[in-house]
Amino acid sequence: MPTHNPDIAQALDDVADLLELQNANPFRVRAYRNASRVIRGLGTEVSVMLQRGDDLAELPGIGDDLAEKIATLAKSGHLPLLDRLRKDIPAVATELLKLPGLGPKRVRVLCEELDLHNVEQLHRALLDGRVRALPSFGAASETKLLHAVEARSKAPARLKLALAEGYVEPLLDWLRGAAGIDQLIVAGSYRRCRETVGDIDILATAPKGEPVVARFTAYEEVGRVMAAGSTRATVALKSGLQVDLRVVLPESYGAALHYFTGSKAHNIAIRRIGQKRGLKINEYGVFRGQKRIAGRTEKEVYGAVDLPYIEPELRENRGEIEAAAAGTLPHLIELADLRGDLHAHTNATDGHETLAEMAEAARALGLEYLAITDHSRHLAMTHGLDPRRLMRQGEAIDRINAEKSGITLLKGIEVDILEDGALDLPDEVLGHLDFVTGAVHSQFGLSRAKQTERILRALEHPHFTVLAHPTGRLIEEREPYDVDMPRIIRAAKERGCFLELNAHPDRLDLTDIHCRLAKEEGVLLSIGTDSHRAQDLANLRFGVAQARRGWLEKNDVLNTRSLKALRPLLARTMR
DNA sequence: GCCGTTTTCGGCCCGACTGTTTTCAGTCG
Repeated sequence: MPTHNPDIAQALDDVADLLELQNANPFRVRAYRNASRVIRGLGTEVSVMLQRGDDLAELPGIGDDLAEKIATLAKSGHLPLLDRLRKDIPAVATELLKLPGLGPKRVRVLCEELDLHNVEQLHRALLDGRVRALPSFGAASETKLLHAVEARSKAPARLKLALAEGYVEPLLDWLRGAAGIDQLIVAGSYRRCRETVGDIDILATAPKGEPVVARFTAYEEVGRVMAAGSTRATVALKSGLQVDLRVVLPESYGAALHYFTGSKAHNIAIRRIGQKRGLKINEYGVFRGQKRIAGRTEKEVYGAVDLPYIEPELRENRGEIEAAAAGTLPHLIELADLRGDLHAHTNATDGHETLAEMAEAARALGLEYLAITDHSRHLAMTHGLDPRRLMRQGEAIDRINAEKSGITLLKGIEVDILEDGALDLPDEVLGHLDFVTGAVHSQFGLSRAKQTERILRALEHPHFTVLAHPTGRLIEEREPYDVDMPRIIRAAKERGCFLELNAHPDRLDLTDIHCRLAKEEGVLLSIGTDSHRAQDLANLRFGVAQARRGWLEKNDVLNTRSLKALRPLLARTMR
């Protein structure tokens, strides 16, 4: 059975960890990490690429050796090198590597000197004072490690972007009170709008760093100061969220923002380009010898290596640098491009507001249209609609539309895709709607083959328009169900259907990678909020952020169309 | 392990902070 890309990427990462513990050449370690990132970012399964005869060694950073290892992994799920490393290196070493403050060198010292087999044994050794006696360890290391070991089980997972906002805004307000502070911005994965963030990176400009660092560490939500120097500091908030602060002079703002926004892989690639041109790029600027030639803005930094500005959401070293050099960067979609929302619920099922209230909220946001897509009867726990209630809802929509209040409601349904791929309402009922979005809400555990067939059959239905939350995942809570997404994307293209990019911050389903694949295949995406309350309509911005990470432009998104242009697109499948 | 407009060998991004091995290695981002 072929192995899927995330598993291949994980195996490569495991090799990198273990090689690191063996004190291998750091550049060899990097090659494995880089390969892992590249495989994770592929839209196509490696097994499919192999079947059609693609040469993996043409992928960036992957040479003949890694190509062969990746092919072995794809075909067999195993890698002899990995098996060998696992035999030679105790499993506890990999676990210790994850503790903050421990790198490969000190993990080796611990394992060899203390004969550790699990983290509990380290805990006891710390309490007995045996660790502080080891070379390269001392009293301070003991304290930090004790904290790390005891906190490891309750360490917060990565935080969803929307939740991170709640911590960031008050902290920024507090920092604005620091003496001499000028610019203040959040960089890192937060600025790149990744769906989750591991920590928060804040950049400030000021003539002197010390007062800003002092203000930062004095914030009332700070639980622990992990490091504090004259220009940077790291704290853990009481919630466990880690926050890094960096302070630079105003003339370095652009260089520092670029450096601090990442991703690391993007930065390394940019610096290498600079290096080839005899430039040194660091967080203070772009330098030729001692002379600073750029750095006040990010645009200057890119300009120094003859590239146009690259939007933060693209900075993952997944081809954006090559596209920038070739002048083919996408013109990314913006929130203002959206004209409507094609996924919303009302209190007829599990929403909280009436039709009229949802219509008014959408109008207030400046939307031209809103599709009402309540659940169908199979989803009994939501009081899903049967044909009679759906028809009554349609009449109510007609009455609201007749008022011509500036918003048009579309008659839709989020119809359940049943286990065999049939839809939960009769054809003649679906045929009376403006729009049918279908979704899987049950039997998440079907095999990949069955789940894929189920959805493909639903797409074949003559009234099917949009596949809602295509993988069913809940970020950090529920894995996506196992489906062959490239196949579904191709089927949507053949059938004239659309896929949803569900904008709910718990879902963001599709992923950036699948968005990009859909774009390449020519399938339009519908950014839908799946609103269950009026306030959820504002989640459109999270969908747009994800769309931008997926390289989507205005024309790649269905609901950037005016109502007039939208209707024929929806009608195309309503035959 | 990868890669090539100085190179098929010899490089590989760059700097801050910490603790401890009193001059810098380890770790992190």
